[in-house]
Amino acid sequence: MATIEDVARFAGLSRTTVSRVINDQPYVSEEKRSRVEDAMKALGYVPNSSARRLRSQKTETIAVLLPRITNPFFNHLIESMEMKASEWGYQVIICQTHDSPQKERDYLELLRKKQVDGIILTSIQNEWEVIEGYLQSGPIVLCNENVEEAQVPVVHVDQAKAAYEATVHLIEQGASEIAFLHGGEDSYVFRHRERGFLKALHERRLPRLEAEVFSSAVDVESGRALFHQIRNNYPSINGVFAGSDEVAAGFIYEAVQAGVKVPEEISVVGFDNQAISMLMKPSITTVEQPVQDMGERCVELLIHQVENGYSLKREEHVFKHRLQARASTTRQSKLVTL
Amino acid sequence: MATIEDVARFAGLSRTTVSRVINDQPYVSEEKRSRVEDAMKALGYVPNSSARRLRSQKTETIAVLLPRITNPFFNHLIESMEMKASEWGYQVIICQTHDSPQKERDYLELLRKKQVDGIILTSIQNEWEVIEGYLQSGPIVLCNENVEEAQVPVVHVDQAKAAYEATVHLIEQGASEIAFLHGGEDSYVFRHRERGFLKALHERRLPRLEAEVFSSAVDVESGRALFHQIRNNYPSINGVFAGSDEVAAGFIYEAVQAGVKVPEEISVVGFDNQAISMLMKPSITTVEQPVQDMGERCVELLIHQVENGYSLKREEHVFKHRLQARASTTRQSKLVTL
DNA sequence: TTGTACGCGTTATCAC
DNA sequence: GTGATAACGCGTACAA
Repeated sequence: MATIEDVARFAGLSRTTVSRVINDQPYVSEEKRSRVEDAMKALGYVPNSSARRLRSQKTETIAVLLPRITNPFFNHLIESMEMKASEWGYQVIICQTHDSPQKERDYLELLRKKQVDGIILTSIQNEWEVIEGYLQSGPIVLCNENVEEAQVPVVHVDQAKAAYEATVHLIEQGASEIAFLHGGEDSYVFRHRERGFLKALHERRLPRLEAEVFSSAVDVESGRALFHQIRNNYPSINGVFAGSDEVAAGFIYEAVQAGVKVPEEISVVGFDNQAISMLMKPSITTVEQPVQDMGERCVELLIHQVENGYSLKREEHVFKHRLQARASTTRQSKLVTL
Repeated sequence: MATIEDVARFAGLSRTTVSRVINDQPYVSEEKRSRVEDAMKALGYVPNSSARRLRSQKTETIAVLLPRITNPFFNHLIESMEMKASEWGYQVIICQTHDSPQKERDYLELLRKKQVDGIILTSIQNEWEVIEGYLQSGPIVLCNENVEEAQVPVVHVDQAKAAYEATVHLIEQGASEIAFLHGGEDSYVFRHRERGFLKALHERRLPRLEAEVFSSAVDVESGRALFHQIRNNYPSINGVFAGSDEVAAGFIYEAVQAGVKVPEEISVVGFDNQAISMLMKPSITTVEQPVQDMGERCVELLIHQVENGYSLKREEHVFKHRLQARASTTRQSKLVTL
């Protein structure tokens, strides 16, 4: 591969001049400029990214940590992040943790190794203390997960409020005993949603049963399994607040299969307003988040910090969610389909 | 940030010795080794990735080009690729082309800039000639798209055979006029599937109508739109071979909505065996590809070339697909649900 | 307007 | 066993 040195020799000029042309800086005569350009073309010269990185101490690359890319919420997030990053000339490295604290730490190391300029965290597997340590190596933006003590930009919807509204909606549609399905106790999303869920129960004077909270609800399969678990062990449950549309879809699938009527016998709310929630029969009531806007904002915030420096201060960006009522909860079937 | 120089000074040794410890090479006495390790710990030293890259001329990073990450087929592919790459200590840069030839070329430039060691192409927007040029900068593996003249490893299922089988299945289930929905004429996947589709029509002595081929079928929305287009303009069509489960799902959703019976009045086959195909009512007959195996194989092939050198020779890796019959085609409703 | 010379942080080659 | 020293390819004070 041709180096800047080769180009300089070929053009009969110095490396400096070539460098000036590459980064189109002033103080190069038109004549030499085109001589350099010809030389570059002739040799098929392309600046070496590694050398540039070393020299500039910047990588123009960011890493996005997430549990798994197959989850629609996360891949929609990534789609918009990649597009926004690309606008700014940044690359995106995708880091699946599969819920492993170790993998999360491994990927955070990218920041210390200076392999990326910054990191977007969309899920958190380690104590915040641990993550905080990496902040001295570069900026971090929190997306979706809202850690109260985090001194960084935080982008999310009001999960507690969303869960509260979803639960109230279930109650208003006639549910009296409601199950709360979620992915895992150590997630901040869970903590906030649980707060809203319990607030709704409390306000409406519904009893809180320990049995009502079910974890490891992450995908269609777990949704299916949870239907049977609930039906067999807690037959009186007649409402379900699922952590995602996939879980809700799996749950409803098995309900229909078993001849249990949704929403008449059990009503279900999902989360994220993914395609599946509209396509299912019955269609699924769900909470919509402005995923695209959130993804773009995260990237903008991160790149801003990369390019203009960052300080350890909290900065909340709360986006608006919206409850989309559909057939899985609306017992009187007067419903305009979206 | 501490550099290797700092560590050396702190330990009272030379850079060389420190470097030896880092890359655990022999010829370092135990005593100095631990002195170095202590120094590294004390200073919180981490080797700088950019410097390593420049020195070693390797990045341990690969790029995966795809249309959009929100398409389930591609995000499942990426999931397995990322995991396999991670096993080998490689990072994955995600590159969405959104079907733009320009973006594709921009991302291929990563190879010339030496920002990645190799590239996996899962869709192709430029002439092969163009892409071929990048092969002198690093290895490329083709996934899903099978370009006959490509002198690189190629990983795919037999799309022609799959389309043939799907079409024959539609015919055997009673369809006599079949629409073929696809994403775009310039895709190699399309060319192969069309070949299989036409072969089936020909063998079964069905007429081929120009009107039967519909493009721009890429997602749920286009599936919905195509239902109306077909229903209004080609009411005699009673079978549909859709390019993906999302398209099939959108199509079926509108059919059910309009009171058109699936499969009695029109039968539908999807592609990829995504979750949605099982969840829909009726469930969707589809073609399953071993996505995970294919993704892993691609990464292995690419990394092998990165580490052991590559030559411009074709190498086919054909994976087995499988037709999964479900309710959207099976007119006699004797069907074991999966 | 152009060129010289140094340094970014590592690793490999050689001499000791 | 250990340590100078020279690359890797680039950008940029500084000098001219």
